[in-house]
Amino acid sequence: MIAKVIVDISASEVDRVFDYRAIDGTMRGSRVAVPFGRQTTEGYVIDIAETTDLPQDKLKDIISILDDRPIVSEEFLALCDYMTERFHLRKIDVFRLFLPAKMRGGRIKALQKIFVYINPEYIEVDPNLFIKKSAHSQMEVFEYLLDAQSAEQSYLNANFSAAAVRNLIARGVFLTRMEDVLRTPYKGIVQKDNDIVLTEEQSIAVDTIMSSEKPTLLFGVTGSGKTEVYLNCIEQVLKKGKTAIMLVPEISLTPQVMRIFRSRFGDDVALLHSGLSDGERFDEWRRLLTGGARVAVGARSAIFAPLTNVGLIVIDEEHDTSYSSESNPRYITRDVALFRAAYNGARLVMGSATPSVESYYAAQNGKYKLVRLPHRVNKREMPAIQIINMCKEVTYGNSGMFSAPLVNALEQCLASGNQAILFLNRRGYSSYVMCKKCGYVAKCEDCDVSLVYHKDEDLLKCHYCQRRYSMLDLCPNCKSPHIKQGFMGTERIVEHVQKMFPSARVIRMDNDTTRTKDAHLKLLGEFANGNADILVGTQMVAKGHDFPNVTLVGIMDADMSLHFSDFRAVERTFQLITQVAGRAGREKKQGSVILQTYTPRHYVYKYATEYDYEGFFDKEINILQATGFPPFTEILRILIACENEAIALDATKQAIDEARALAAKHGDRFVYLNAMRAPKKRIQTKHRMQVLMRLKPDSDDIRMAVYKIADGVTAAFPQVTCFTEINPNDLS
DNA sequence: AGCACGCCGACT
DNA sequence: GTCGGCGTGCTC
Repeated sequence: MIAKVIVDISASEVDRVFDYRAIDGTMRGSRVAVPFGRQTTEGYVIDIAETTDLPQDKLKDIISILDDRPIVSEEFLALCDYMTERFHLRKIDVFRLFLPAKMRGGRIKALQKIFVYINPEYIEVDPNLFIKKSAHSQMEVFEYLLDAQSAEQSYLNANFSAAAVRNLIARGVFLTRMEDVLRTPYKGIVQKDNDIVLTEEQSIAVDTIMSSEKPTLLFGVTGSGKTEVYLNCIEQVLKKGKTAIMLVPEISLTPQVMRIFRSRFGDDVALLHSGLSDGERFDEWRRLLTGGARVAVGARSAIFAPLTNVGLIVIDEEHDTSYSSESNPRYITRDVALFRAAYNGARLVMGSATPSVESYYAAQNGKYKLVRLPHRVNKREMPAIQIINMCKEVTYGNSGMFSAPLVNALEQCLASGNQAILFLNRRGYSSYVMCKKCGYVAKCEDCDVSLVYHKDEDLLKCHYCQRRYSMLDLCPNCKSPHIKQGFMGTERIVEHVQKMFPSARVIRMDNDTTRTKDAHLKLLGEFANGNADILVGTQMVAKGHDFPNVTLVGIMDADMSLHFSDFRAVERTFQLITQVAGRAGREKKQGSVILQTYTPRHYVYKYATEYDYEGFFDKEINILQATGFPPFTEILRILIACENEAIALDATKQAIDEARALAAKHGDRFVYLNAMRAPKKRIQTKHRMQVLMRLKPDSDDIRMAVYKIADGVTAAFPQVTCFTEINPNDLS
């Protein structure tokens, strides 16, 4: 028998089938060790065949099978085919998504511990016959074990006399055996039965989701109890003996969320998130694989939970950008979810208070079933949003960052003992350093992006390659000393707040203060506990926690996300405002929101202040249609990067020439086609070029042809990295 | 990706 | 003379 194997080497040259002689027990989906060139590699058996075209002298034997069962299910073999075709990925990169990273190369295994138990021959016998009267320690541990039946040896050693344990084992009174131990996080949280009665709206939502053949879009305002709907659906699915996957944005995987799931589903839930140790991750994964847990809760990658018989997939906060991966194997989580739901005949529900325009459009067209939760459970109104025109505002001090209404509101908020959140869009001290005289902007020599000034280290840093530069005293271009830092950053906001309100306790939360693993949860936790009055932060303050004492939210620079060169910028801004606003006045207290902007008449603010999603959607969808952006087109990008600029240009030339030929054949379905430098012209010394296309919907054939073009570039120019993206979130 | 084979510069 | 630079070619 011949095994068709994909070897575990991520390079396009070897991402193809290699034939090996199967050994006993080789199956589709087995993970195997195979000889490859002069080395030994891991690989995945994707098929078993009778014959091979390969001459016998080249055919080698599989060395061994690595797990006690095929690790890739039939569903995942099919999913691999789907993903490689849909997203133009290497098979091996897709397989790597399917199992915990540290499992490859045998770097992580089941944790085994020594368990001690009493030799049955000694159980019915009077212990005084084999334990001397003087050996109190031995008797103590013997009696303990008589009661406990078995225990970890390390536990006995720690709590009793290790010498006594050793002696009893040596004499055969105690026996030992090795057992797998699960490294399960949050073990302390126990399951309790909290039967929450659903509102009528909620139970209608549950019924609709569970009976809909189509995916459901659950459009529920902030605080409408979407989570309770999900929990109920999952319970129903479990009762039918099926399994469930629930995806949430990584940032909202807070201890509270995890506690909710643990307390509802106990050991039946496996939690997958970035905070787990490799061991915990592996064990949680294995519990899903072996049926020890039937509910997988986690961020994007949890869509690959090794469950069979999936009955429900939930994508919470479906508009969140973290669902499309923007590096390495680029895939769209929703598409994977659709595949798995179809394969398993499972229900799929996507929930949001601010659905992506794309999803809402699909719901309008009947592709998705739409369910609404228009009312908040606590019946509270959403906070009023006040728009401040910063152009007209008298600014305070020389900062120009705080409008008078915001300062007044802060003052009042602090005086009444409440908390405030100041929200802004970026990280670092200022986004760039500019010469006021000649307009020179400091850029990274390797990456051609603006450098960011970090005040604490007095350094300029490149956020793309970590390269550091010393701060400029004089403009290198015109020798002027008038160097100005650009936009405000969290640090400067904090500085000014401290100046204005010296007694206020301020927490700063951005990428710099949350570098370490749980830092952001810690900071949020401190704020929630009332250990600070003002929280200053970027996007990450918008999600996750509930802060009952927050009555004021200040959006410092609402425009920032509006002016990104991204067709979804306006949509993002709407979502952001709605989300941050939802942080104000969560419980008993009414909240208010102050939004500072230099473009107060932009339509997004009109709809956002009225919490009018539908109005916003109608406006936005018309614009997208008129301008030819998704969902009315599919954006396709080929990105070409190479150290050698000339080669990058040649490769791009080949790509655009072939794309033009393709467009000539299918002109009616090409809305746009052009080649250019990528917005970030260089990253880590590589010159970056791109071919951008916009295709009419249902152009799968053209997409495939474009993928072929990219393959051609890879083959013809081995020095270049070339990859493709569908509807990229971030064109950079 | 590795790891070899293979053809040109400065060292004992 | 040879040690070693990294260019291209292959791996079932």
